[in-house]
Amino acid sequence: MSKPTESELAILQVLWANGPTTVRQVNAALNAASEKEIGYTTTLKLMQLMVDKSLLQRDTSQRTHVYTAAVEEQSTKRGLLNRFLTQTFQGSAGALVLEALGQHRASDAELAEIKALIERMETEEKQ
Amino acid sequence: MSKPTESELAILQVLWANGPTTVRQVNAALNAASEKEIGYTTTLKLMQLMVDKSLLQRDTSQRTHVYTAAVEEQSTKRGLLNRFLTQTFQGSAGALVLEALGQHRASDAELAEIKALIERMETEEKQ
DNA sequence: TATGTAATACGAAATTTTTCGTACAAAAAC
DNA sequence: GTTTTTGTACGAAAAATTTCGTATTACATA
Repeated sequence: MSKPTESELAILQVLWANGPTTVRQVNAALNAASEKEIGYTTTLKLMQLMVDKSLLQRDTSQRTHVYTAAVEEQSTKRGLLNRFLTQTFQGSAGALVLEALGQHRASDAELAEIKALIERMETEEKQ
Repeated sequence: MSKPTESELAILQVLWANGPTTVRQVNAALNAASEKEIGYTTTLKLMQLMVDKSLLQRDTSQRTHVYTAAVEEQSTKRGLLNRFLTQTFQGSAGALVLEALGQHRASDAELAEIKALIERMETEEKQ
């Protein structure tokens, strides 16, 4: 379905994290995150295109429009993950997971959750 | 360092899997994998560009050139994973792993390996 | 040897994505 | 009430990526 580009994803992340907001605020958030200054009208144009693509919705009742993510965070990320998994790890989730955990630290809570998930999967398999 | 594009990655995957080979064979492999026919000269041009970028090396001693991946499989995938992790899961390996395992089945051996890795990490942490 | 086949080189078009300038309108500040 | 600031609209340039057509050369084979 919807596969946002890199810039579009960056905008979605701001909206998912902060809820509905304005172009000005999204632009500020993007510039806070990266060293490369990105112009206001660039962000504006992108967000307008995203409305056309139905990635965002907007409220134009006020002069300053308020934008909202129109795609769900989890399903969008899941879609991107599936694509990445196919392209990069040829669909092998195990390989991806090993690589990710080997490289990056996860919280104790997450590790416990992952272990529980694995144990559940192992149990199911036996049946 | 080197961040291959989507098409470039597809070519690298063929070379990593099959070892050094010709444009003709890479093109055939790409077309075998996807429904969308991709022209021979398209693949040729891409591979020539990849040589310029040092993603590939080639042996031109014969008329039919033989290409080899010039970047290592694991480190390249790791780099792509890091970028993806940052962009999509804001660096949270735990979130990515949970999503990946929740969606996709991994082999018993991989699951065991992952569990072992987690246990090792938990032990280290206690120190 | 002549003719068809298969290979590379490479410019350039096509596509996709990102960026910005300019025009114009509304609101705020002076 | 004028000027400055702040907002949207939108065309179009710029940049990155992908695709292909054509020229040319090497090789095979009839």
